[in-house]
Amino acid sequence: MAAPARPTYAVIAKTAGVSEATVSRVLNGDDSVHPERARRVQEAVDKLGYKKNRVASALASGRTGLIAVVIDDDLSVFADPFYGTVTSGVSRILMENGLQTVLMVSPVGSLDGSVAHYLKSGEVDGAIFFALHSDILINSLKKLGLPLVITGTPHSSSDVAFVDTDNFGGGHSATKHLMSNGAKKVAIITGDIGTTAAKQRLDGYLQAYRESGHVPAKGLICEGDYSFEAGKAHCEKLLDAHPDVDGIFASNDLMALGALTVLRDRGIAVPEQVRVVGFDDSLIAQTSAPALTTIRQDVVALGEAAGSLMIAQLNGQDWEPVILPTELVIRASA
Amino acid sequence: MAAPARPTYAVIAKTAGVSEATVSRVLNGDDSVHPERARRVQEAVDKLGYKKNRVASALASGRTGLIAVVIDDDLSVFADPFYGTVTSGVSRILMENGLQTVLMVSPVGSLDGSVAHYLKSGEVDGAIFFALHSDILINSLKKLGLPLVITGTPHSSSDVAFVDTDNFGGGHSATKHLMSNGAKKVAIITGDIGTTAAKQRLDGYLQAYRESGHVPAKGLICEGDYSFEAGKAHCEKLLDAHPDVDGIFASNDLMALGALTVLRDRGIAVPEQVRVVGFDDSLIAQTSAPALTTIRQDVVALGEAAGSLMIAQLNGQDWEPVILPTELVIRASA
DNA sequence: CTGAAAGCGCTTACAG
DNA sequence: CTGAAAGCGCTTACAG
Repeated sequence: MAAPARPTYAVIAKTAGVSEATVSRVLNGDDSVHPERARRVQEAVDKLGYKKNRVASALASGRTGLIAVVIDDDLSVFADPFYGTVTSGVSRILMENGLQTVLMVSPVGSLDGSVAHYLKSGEVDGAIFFALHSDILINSLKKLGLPLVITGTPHSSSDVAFVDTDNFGGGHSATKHLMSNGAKKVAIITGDIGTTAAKQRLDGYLQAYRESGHVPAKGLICEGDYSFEAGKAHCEKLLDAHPDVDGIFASNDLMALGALTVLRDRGIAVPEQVRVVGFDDSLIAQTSAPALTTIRQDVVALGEAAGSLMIAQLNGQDWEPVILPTELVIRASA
Repeated sequence: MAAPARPTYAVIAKTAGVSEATVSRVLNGDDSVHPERARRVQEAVDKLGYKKNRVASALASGRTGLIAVVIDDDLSVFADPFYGTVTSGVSRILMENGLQTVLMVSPVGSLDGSVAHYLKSGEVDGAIFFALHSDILINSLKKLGLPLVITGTPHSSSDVAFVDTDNFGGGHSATKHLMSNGAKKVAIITGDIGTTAAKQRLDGYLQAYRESGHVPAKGLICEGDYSFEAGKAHCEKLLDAHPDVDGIFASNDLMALGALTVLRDRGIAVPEQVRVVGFDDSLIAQTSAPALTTIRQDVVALGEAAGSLMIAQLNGQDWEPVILPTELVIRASA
């Protein structure tokens, strides 16, 4: 309905004076075609403004040109700009490679939910996962040979392609920064400890402590869940139980903001009395008062890396997991 | 490569003892098929776990089952969770209707950019636009008969389907709230005035002034651009030029936060001396100090409405533009 | 209400 | 290096 009659192979073949098979070869980069004939085909393509019909191509070749981006959660995840940003990075790389991004936001749940069925039914050439809560679907898809990329470190140690931020390094440098600025008693408010990222940030914190020759006092490790409320609640508890806390590493900016709110309410000076470091370098890190010292992760780059890993797999190239570095961004809070 | 051999019409037809045409009819809801035979087909489908091959279906029918979500901007827009949230609303509705969402994030620019070509080449059944900077592409696609939905009010008054928040009403109630709480001198920091939303919010502000029997003093209307920095800069200027300002309506929460930052730095009490209202009810409205009174817009519902308008058009049903109500959310700042 | 048949626009062994 | 031909799995007039 939409398009005015588009040219087909038949037309290109006729105007170039070759067979449709030859047109197909030229358009798919088969270099066995004689250069002169290839040139003629290319001319016809340019002249007629030909664009290949993806659907027909997909049916004949068995490749759909579609890559699913699966966010294993519900709509609410988009309250965090993280996912949208990663997705746009993925999308850009895929588009540059002639692939389309199909977005699916839905708890993946079991092995036979609708998303699982969809992915197994051959309607996409590959799938990129965010916020994956479990590896069972992954393992099942892996067996089918579907190219996969996970954003974040997988739970189990299968040989699935993944991209992640250096959470350990980030946690380490956040904690070290607090200590080297004089903080003696540094607490951590972790993210959802069911996620590998939260665990790795915690490990970085522990490593920094180890290097300092000290051990975090009991109660300095608070299990949060990445929410603003958790940041507030744990900061309250922390101040009650350990009035001499002088450093807080929150595993994301939102929880750091929660902590800042409590500190301000109690009239505790930041950074003079308590230093605070967040993680993400999201918008709120720049707009909070005081502005938040934080660990920047390059979210767009994360998406692009995921896209590139997918392309590599589709092309049968070798690939390795990608771990992106973090950067300490020093502002006013520590 | 991915899927193990899936059943086709041929298999369903054989096990049901009917022709492939009949299978097709049943699966496409053509109710001219005899109930008994339809039942047999359905049984075969269930038993074999048949799922229609979308690609083959698309090639034969000319309908791709794909809807483009086009965000006329670059990746940076995802710093604002607005787009991700709208997109997920759209995606959910489309998926419920057996359609897939193809995400394209790219400045649309001219009539023959790559996005324009893509949309014109019949690879999608429809397109939903966000953050559209101009209507020229729209008009050109409209002529091709491609079903379109715009999120936001179109610039020109073509008969394109659109969904939008009641920006006028929101601006009106924000301003009225400030006034009814005693503010006499209410300023507005507008959004990017090139967008229809910013203009409408301003109109609401002006209307509230009109109803109060007063006129906003010169300089109370500040042209911002939705950024944190604009909020800060305009608040500074405002306080310098009009020390007696006692109300500020910022056209989004981010600018309101900028204003709050300046007010705090100057030791001006909010809401005692200056009342502040934002727009969006985004995360930062809840986490700012003081918490921000703001105009909530239902972003997920906006996306769902856009999806529904698309479905209506594809089904040849009548549709009307959708304007979603806003809600005043009263917190501490006003 | 139903089926045989042509067709959607590509891709890909196969034979040369 | 190249073309004729079969085929991908559906849909849809058409004739009955």
